[in-house]
Amino acid sequence: MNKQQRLPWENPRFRNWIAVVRAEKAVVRALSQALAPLGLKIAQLDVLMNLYRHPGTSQHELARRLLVGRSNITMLLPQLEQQNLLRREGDARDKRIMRLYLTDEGEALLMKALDVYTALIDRVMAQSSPELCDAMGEQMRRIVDELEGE
Amino acid sequence: MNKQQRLPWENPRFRNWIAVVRAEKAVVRALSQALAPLGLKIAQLDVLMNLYRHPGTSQHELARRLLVGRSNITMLLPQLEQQNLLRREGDARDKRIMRLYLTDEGEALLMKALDVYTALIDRVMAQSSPELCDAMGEQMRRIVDELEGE
DNA sequence: ACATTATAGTTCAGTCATGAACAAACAGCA
DNA sequence: TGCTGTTTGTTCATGACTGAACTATAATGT
Repeated sequence: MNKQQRLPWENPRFRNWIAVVRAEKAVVRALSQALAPLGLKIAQLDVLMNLYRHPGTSQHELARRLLVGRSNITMLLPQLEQQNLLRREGDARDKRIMRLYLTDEGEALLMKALDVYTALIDRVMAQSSPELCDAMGEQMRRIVDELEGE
Repeated sequence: MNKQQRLPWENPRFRNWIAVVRAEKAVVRALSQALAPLGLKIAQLDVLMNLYRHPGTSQHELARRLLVGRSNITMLLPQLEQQNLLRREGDARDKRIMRLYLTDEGEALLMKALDVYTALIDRVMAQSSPELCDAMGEQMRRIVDELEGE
Protein backbone atom coordinates (compact mmCIF):
# COMPACT_ATOMS: atom_id res chain seq x y z
CA MET A 1 0.00 0.00 0.00
CA ASN A 2 2.98 2.25 -0.61
CA LYS A 3 1.62 5.36 -2.18
CA GLN A 4 4.62 5.86 -4.43
CA GLN A 5 3.96 2.59 -6.19
CA ARG A 6 0.44 3.63 -6.97
CA LEU A 7 1.22 6.90 -8.65
CA PRO A 8 0.84 6.11 -12.31
CA TRP A 9 3.08 8.78 -13.76
CA GLU A 10 6.01 6.75 -12.54
CA ASN A 11 4.68 3.69 -14.29
CA PRO A 12 6.27 3.39 -17.77
CA ARG A 13 3.21 1.76 -19.27
CA PHE A 14 1.06 4.59 -18.06
CA ARG A 15 3.40 7.28 -19.32
CA ASN A 16 3.60 5.59 -22.67
CA TRP A 17 -0.13 5.47 -22.97
CA ILE A 18 -0.39 9.15 -22.15
CA ALA A 19 2.03 9.72 -25.01
CA VAL A 20 -0.31 7.83 -27.32
CA VAL A 21 -3.22 10.02 -26.32
CA ARG A 22 -1.24 13.20 -26.81
CA ALA A 23 0.10 12.10 -30.17
CA GLU A 24 -3.34 11.14 -31.37
CA LYS A 25 -4.68 14.50 -30.31
CA ALA A 26 -1.83 16.34 -32.02
CA VAL A 27 -2.31 14.49 -35.29
CA VAL A 28 -6.05 15.01 -35.24
CA ARG A 29 -5.52 18.71 -34.74
CA ALA A 30 -2.96 18.88 -37.53
CA LEU A 31 -5.21 16.91 -39.85
CA SER A 32 -8.16 19.19 -39.14
CA GLN A 33 -6.12 22.20 -40.10
CA ALA A 34 -4.73 20.51 -43.19
CA LEU A 35 -8.21 19.57 -44.38
CA ALA A 36 -9.74 22.97 -43.72
CA PRO A 37 -8.68 24.44 -47.09
CA LEU A 38 -10.61 21.65 -48.79
CA GLY A 39 -13.70 22.47 -46.77
CA LEU A 40 -13.70 19.02 -45.20
CA LYS A 41 -14.04 17.92 -41.59
CA ILE A 42 -12.42 14.69 -40.43
CA ALA A 43 -15.80 13.06 -39.86
CA GLN A 44 -16.77 13.89 -43.42
CA LEU A 45 -13.53 12.47 -44.76
CA ASP A 46 -14.19 9.27 -42.85
CA VAL A 47 -17.54 9.01 -44.59
CA LEU A 48 -16.06 9.58 -48.05
CA MET A 49 -13.28 7.04 -47.43
CA ASN A 50 -15.73 4.41 -46.35
CA LEU A 51 -18.00 5.01 -49.32
CA TYR A 52 -15.08 4.74 -51.68
CA ARG A 53 -14.12 1.38 -50.27
CA HIS A 54 -17.70 0.17 -49.87
CA PRO A 55 -20.02 1.78 -52.42
CA GLY A 56 -23.70 1.27 -51.74
CA THR A 57 -23.26 1.09 -48.00
CA SER A 58 -26.38 1.69 -45.91
CA GLN A 59 -26.37 4.36 -43.25
CA HIS A 60 -26.54 1.70 -40.57
CA GLU A 61 -23.48 -0.13 -41.88
CA LEU A 62 -21.64 3.14 -42.23
CA ALA A 63 -22.36 4.13 -38.65
CA ARG A 64 -21.17 0.77 -37.40
CA ARG A 65 -17.93 0.94 -39.35
CA LEU A 66 -17.19 4.48 -38.23
CA LEU A 67 -18.05 3.62 -34.63
CA VAL A 68 -20.59 6.43 -34.37
CA GLY A 69 -24.32 6.56 -33.75
CA ARG A 70 -26.82 6.27 -36.59
CA SER A 71 -28.20 9.70 -35.81
CA ASN A 72 -24.77 11.13 -36.36
CA ILE A 73 -24.78 9.80 -39.90
CA THR A 74 -28.23 11.25 -40.50
CA MET A 75 -26.97 14.68 -39.57
CA LEU A 76 -23.70 14.32 -41.45
CA LEU A 77 -25.13 13.39 -44.83
CA PRO A 78 -27.15 16.47 -45.85
CA GLN A 79 -24.05 18.66 -45.89
CA LEU A 80 -22.20 16.22 -48.10
CA GLU A 81 -25.22 15.68 -50.29
CA GLN A 82 -25.74 19.39 -50.85
CA GLN A 83 -22.12 19.71 -51.93
CA ASN A 84 -22.77 16.94 -54.46
CA LEU A 85 -20.12 14.76 -52.90
CA LEU A 86 -22.42 11.77 -52.52
CA ARG A 87 -25.90 10.66 -53.42
CA ARG A 88 -28.46 8.57 -51.57
CA GLU A 89 -30.58 5.98 -53.33
CA GLY A 90 -33.41 4.06 -51.79
CA ASP A 91 -32.85 0.32 -51.91
CA ALA A 92 -35.17 -1.37 -54.39
CA ARG A 93 -36.05 -4.34 -52.22
CA ASP A 94 -36.01 -2.80 -48.76
CA LYS A 95 -37.54 0.64 -48.70
CA ARG A 96 -36.06 1.39 -45.28
CA ILE A 97 -32.51 1.31 -46.56
CA MET A 98 -30.75 4.28 -48.09
CA ARG A 99 -27.70 3.25 -50.11
CA LEU A 100 -24.87 5.72 -50.37
CA TYR A 101 -22.61 6.36 -53.34
CA LEU A 102 -19.83 8.82 -54.01
CA THR A 103 -20.34 11.18 -56.90
CA ASP A 104 -17.47 11.89 -59.30
CA GLU A 105 -17.07 15.17 -57.52
CA GLY A 106 -16.91 13.42 -54.18
CA GLU A 107 -14.32 10.98 -55.44
CA ALA A 108 -12.21 13.81 -56.80
CA LEU A 109 -12.30 15.66 -53.51
CA LEU A 110 -11.55 12.45 -51.64
CA MET A 111 -8.39 11.95 -53.67
CA LYS A 112 -7.19 15.44 -52.81
CA ALA A 113 -7.97 14.86 -49.15
CA LEU A 114 -6.17 11.53 -49.16
CA ASP A 115 -3.06 13.21 -50.51
CA VAL A 116 -3.18 15.57 -47.56
CA TYR A 117 -3.86 12.76 -45.13
CA THR A 118 -1.10 10.45 -46.35
CA ALA A 119 1.39 13.30 -46.47
CA LEU A 120 0.72 14.03 -42.83
CA ILE A 121 0.88 10.41 -41.77
CA ASP A 122 4.05 9.81 -43.74
CA ARG A 123 5.57 12.80 -42.05
CA VAL A 124 4.78 11.78 -38.51
CA MET A 125 5.45 8.09 -39.05
CA ALA A 126 8.76 8.83 -40.70
CA GLN A 127 9.99 9.49 -37.18
CA SER A 128 10.40 5.75 -36.80
CA SER A 129 11.55 2.73 -38.74
CA PRO A 130 8.99 0.76 -40.73
CA GLU A 131 9.62 -2.24 -38.47
CA LEU A 132 8.86 -0.30 -35.32
CA CYS A 133 5.86 1.26 -36.99
CA ASP A 134 4.50 -2.16 -37.89
CA ALA A 135 5.15 -3.46 -34.41
CA MET A 136 3.28 -0.53 -32.95
CA GLY A 137 0.36 -1.02 -35.33
CA GLU A 138 0.20 -4.67 -34.33
CA GLN A 139 0.26 -3.67 -30.69
CA MET A 140 -2.64 -1.29 -31.25
CA ARG A 141 -4.68 -3.92 -33.03
CA ARG A 142 -4.14 -6.26 -30.09
CA ILE A 143 -5.43 -3.57 -27.76
CA VAL A 144 -8.59 -3.19 -29.79
CA ASP A 145 -9.06 -6.95 -29.84
CA GLU A 146 -8.56 -7.12 -26.10
CA LEU A 147 -11.15 -4.45 -25.41
CA GLU A 148 -13.76 -5.20 -28.02
CA GLY A 149 -13.56 -8.96 -27.63
CA GLU A 150 -12.09 -10.03 -30.95
CA MET B 1 0.15 8.79 -60.99
CA ASN B 2 -0.92 5.19 -60.58
CA LYS B 3 -4.07 5.29 -58.54
CA GLN B 4 -3.24 2.11 -56.68
CA GLN B 5 -0.20 3.70 -55.16
CA ARG B 6 -2.22 6.57 -53.82
CA LEU B 7 -4.78 4.53 -51.97
CA PRO B 8 -3.68 4.83 -48.39
CA TRP B 9 -5.23 1.70 -46.99
CA GLU B 10 -2.54 -0.23 -48.79
CA ASN B 11 0.12 1.92 -47.16
CA PRO B 12 1.39 0.20 -43.98
CA ARG B 13 2.10 3.47 -42.22
CA PHE B 14 -1.41 4.62 -42.86
CA ARG B 15 -2.98 1.39 -41.68
CA ASN B 16 -0.88 1.46 -38.56
CA TRP B 17 -1.96 4.97 -37.78
CA ILE B 18 -5.62 4.01 -38.22
CA ALA B 19 -4.96 1.29 -35.66
CA VAL B 20 -3.67 3.91 -33.24
CA VAL B 21 -6.82 5.97 -33.64
CA ARG B 22 -9.06 2.96 -33.13
CA ALA B 23 -7.14 1.77 -30.08
CA GLU B 24 -7.23 5.21 -28.53
CA LYS B 25 -10.97 5.37 -29.10
CA ALA B 26 -11.48 1.93 -27.60
CA VAL B 27 -9.47 2.72 -24.49
CA VAL B 28 -11.24 6.03 -23.99
CA ARG B 29 -14.57 4.27 -24.20
CA ALA B 30 -13.49 1.58 -21.76
CA LEU B 31 -12.10 4.15 -19.37
CA SER B 32 -15.32 6.17 -19.46
CA GLN B 33 -17.30 3.12 -18.50
CA ALA B 34 -14.84 2.14 -15.79
CA LEU B 35 -14.96 5.60 -14.25
CA ALA B 36 -18.74 5.91 -14.35
CA PRO B 37 -19.28 4.08 -11.01
CA LEU B 38 -17.08 6.72 -9.36
CA GLY B 39 -19.18 9.49 -10.88
CA LEU B 40 -16.19 10.84 -12.77
CA LYS B 41 -15.76 11.87 -16.38
CA ILE B 42 -12.38 11.60 -18.06
CA ALA B 43 -12.07 15.38 -18.34
CA GLN B 44 -12.66 15.65 -14.61
CA LEU B 45 -10.06 13.00 -13.85
CA ASP B 46 -7.58 14.90 -15.97
CA VAL B 47 -8.19 17.95 -13.81
CA LEU B 48 -7.74 16.05 -10.57
CA MET B 49 -4.56 14.39 -11.81
CA ASN B 50 -3.04 17.70 -12.79
CA LEU B 51 -3.95 19.33 -9.51
CA TYR B 52 -2.39 16.48 -7.60
CA ARG B 53 0.87 16.88 -9.45
CA HIS B 54 0.75 20.68 -9.51
CA PRO B 55 -1.14 22.05 -6.52
CA GLY B 56 -1.99 25.71 -6.76
CA THR B 57 -2.21 25.71 -10.55
CA SER B 58 -4.09 28.61 -12.10
CA GLN B 59 -6.95 27.93 -14.46
CA HIS B 60 -4.92 29.24 -17.35
CA GLU B 61 -2.01 26.90 -16.66
CA LEU B 62 -4.41 24.03 -16.22
CA ALA B 63 -6.09 24.68 -19.56
CA ARG B 64 -2.74 24.84 -21.29
CA ARG B 65 -1.56 21.58 -19.80
CA LEU B 66 -4.77 19.78 -20.63
CA LEU B 67 -4.77 21.22 -24.15
CA VAL B 68 -8.28 22.62 -23.79
CA GLY B 69 -9.73 26.11 -23.88
CA ARG B 70 -9.86 28.29 -20.78
CA SER B 71 -13.63 28.48 -21.00
CA ASN B 72 -13.76 24.73 -20.76
CA ILE B 73 -12.00 24.88 -17.40
CA THR B 74 -14.39 27.53 -16.19
CA MET B 75 -17.32 25.27 -16.92
CA LEU B 76 -15.63 22.16 -15.56
CA LEU B 77 -14.75 23.49 -12.13
CA PRO B 78 -18.15 24.24 -10.53
CA GLN B 79 -19.16 20.57 -10.70
CA LEU B 80 -15.97 19.49 -8.99
CA GLU B 81 -16.15 22.30 -6.48
CA GLN B 82 -19.70 21.45 -5.49
CA GLN B 83 -18.65 17.86 -4.87
CA ASN B 84 -15.93 19.18 -2.57
CA LEU B 85 -13.24 17.62 -4.71
CA LEU B 86 -11.26 20.82 -5.08
CA ARG B 87 -11.25 24.39 -3.83
CA ARG B 88 -10.40 27.67 -5.53
CA GLU B 89 -8.41 30.39 -3.80
CA GLY B 90 -7.76 33.85 -5.13
CA ASP B 91 -4.06 34.58 -5.47
CA ALA B 92 -2.87 37.12 -2.92
CA ARG B 93 -0.69 39.15 -5.24
CA ASP B 94 -2.61 38.90 -8.50
CA LYS B 95 -6.33 39.20 -8.04
CA ARG B 96 -7.02 37.84 -11.51
CA ILE B 97 -5.64 34.43 -10.71
CA MET B 98 -7.62 31.62 -9.10
CA ARG B 99 -5.37 28.94 -7.64
CA LEU B 100 -6.72 25.41 -7.49
CA TYR B 101 -6.15 22.80 -4.80
CA LEU B 102 -7.43 19.29 -4.27
CA THR B 103 -9.39 18.68 -1.10
CA ASP B 104 -8.77 15.54 0.95
CA GLU B 105 -11.96 14.20 -0.52
CA GLY B 106 -10.74 14.97 -4.02
CA GLU B 107 -7.44 13.27 -3.37
CA ALA B 108 -9.18 10.19 -2.01
CA LEU B 109 -11.41 9.94 -5.07
CA LEU B 110 -8.42 10.52 -7.33
CA MET B 111 -6.63 7.55 -5.79
CA LYS B 112 -9.60 5.31 -6.47
CA ALA B 113 -9.83 6.57 -10.03
CA LEU B 114 -6.12 6.05 -10.58
CA ASP B 115 -6.47 2.44 -9.49
CA VAL B 116 -9.12 2.01 -12.15
CA TYR B 117 -7.05 3.83 -14.75
CA THR B 118 -3.81 1.95 -14.12
CA ALA B 119 -5.63 -1.38 -14.06
CA LEU B 120 -7.02 -0.66 -17.50
CA ILE B 121 -3.71 0.56 -18.92
CA ASP B 122 -1.83 -2.39 -17.44
CA ARG B 123 -4.36 -4.68 -19.03
CA VAL B 124 -4.15 -3.25 -22.52
CA MET B 125 -0.40 -2.65 -22.42
CA ALA B 126 0.23 -6.16 -21.16
CA GLN B 127 -0.44 -7.20 -24.74
CA SER B 128 3.14 -6.25 -25.52
CA SER B 129 6.60 -6.47 -24.03
CA PRO B 130 7.86 -3.57 -21.91
CA GLU B 131 10.56 -2.90 -24.48
CA LEU B 132 8.10 -2.59 -27.32
CA CYS B 133 5.85 -0.49 -25.15
CA ASP B 134 8.69 1.89 -24.39
CA ALA B 135 9.70 2.05 -28.03
CA MET B 136 6.14 2.93 -28.96
CA GLY B 137 5.94 5.59 -26.27
CA GLU B 138 9.14 7.10 -27.57
CA GLN B 139 7.73 7.05 -31.07
CA MET B 140 4.63 8.87 -29.91
CA ARG B 141 6.63 11.51 -28.13
CA ARG B 142 8.60 12.09 -31.31
CA ILE B 143 5.35 12.59 -33.19
CA VAL B 144 4.22 15.22 -30.72
CA ASP B 145 7.59 16.96 -30.96
CA GLU B 146 7.40 16.90 -34.73
CA LEU B 147 3.94 18.46 -34.81
CA GLU B 148 4.11 20.90 -31.95
CA GLY B 149 7.63 22.06 -32.72
CA GLU B 150 9.58 20.77 -29.72
C1' DA C 1 1.60 59.26 -13.26
C1' DC C 2 -0.85 57.96 -17.29
C1' DA C 3 -1.90 55.63 -21.44
C1' DT C 4 -1.32 51.44 -23.72
C1' DT C 5 -1.01 46.65 -23.91
C1' DA C 6 -1.39 42.15 -22.11
C1' DT C 7 -3.39 38.57 -19.16
C1' DA C 8 -7.01 35.69 -16.16
C1' DG C 9 -11.25 34.33 -15.95
C1' DT C 10 -16.22 34.47 -17.45
C1' DT C 11 -20.11 34.46 -20.59
C1' DC C 12 -22.38 33.19 -24.63
C1' DA C 13 -23.60 31.44 -29.02
C1' DG C 14 -22.42 27.84 -32.18
C1' DT C 15 -20.75 22.98 -33.43
C1' DC C 16 -20.64 18.19 -32.99
C1' DA C 17 -21.72 13.78 -31.20
C1' DT C 18 -24.82 11.04 -28.26
C1' DG C 19 -28.85 8.17 -26.91
C1' DA C 20 -33.77 7.67 -26.25
C1' DA C 21 -38.10 7.77 -28.47
C1' DC C 22 -40.45 7.36 -32.71
C1' DA C 23 -42.53 5.98 -37.60
C1' DA C 24 -42.12 3.25 -41.51
C1' DA C 25 -40.92 -0.94 -43.46
C1' DC C 26 -39.72 -5.71 -43.12
C1' DA C 27 -39.63 -10.80 -41.32
C1' DG C 28 -41.50 -14.74 -39.20
C1' DC C 29 -44.97 -17.58 -37.67
C1' DA C 30 -49.73 -18.92 -35.97
C1' DT D 1 -53.93 -13.08 -43.50
C1' DG D 2 -52.90 -10.88 -39.11
C1' DC D 3 -49.96 -10.44 -35.02
C1' DT D 4 -45.46 -9.76 -33.14
C1' DG D 5 -41.00 -8.37 -32.97
C1' DT D 6 -36.98 -6.30 -35.45
C1' DT D 7 -34.53 -3.11 -38.22
C1' DT D 8 -33.69 1.48 -40.68
C1' DG D 9 -33.53 6.02 -40.55
C1' DT D 10 -35.13 10.49 -38.35
C1' DT D 11 -36.10 13.78 -34.64
C1' DC D 12 -35.19 15.85 -30.44
C1' DA D 13 -33.18 17.04 -25.99
C1' DT D 14 -28.81 16.86 -23.91
C1' DG D 15 -23.83 17.37 -22.91
C1' DA D 16 -19.10 18.57 -24.07
C1' DC D 17 -16.05 21.64 -26.13
C1' DT D 18 -14.78 25.72 -28.82
C1' DG D 19 -13.65 30.60 -30.00
C1' DA D 20 -14.94 35.37 -29.79
C1' DA D 21 -16.29 39.13 -26.98
C1' DC D 22 -16.23 41.03 -22.48
C1' DT D 23 -14.63 42.61 -17.52
C1' DA D 24 -11.18 43.11 -14.17
C1' DT D 25 -6.86 43.30 -13.06
C1' DA D 26 -1.81 43.77 -13.95
C1' DA D 27 2.50 45.14 -16.49
C1' DT D 28 4.99 48.22 -19.50
C1' DG D 29 6.77 52.39 -21.53
C1' DT D 30 7.26 57.24 -21.80
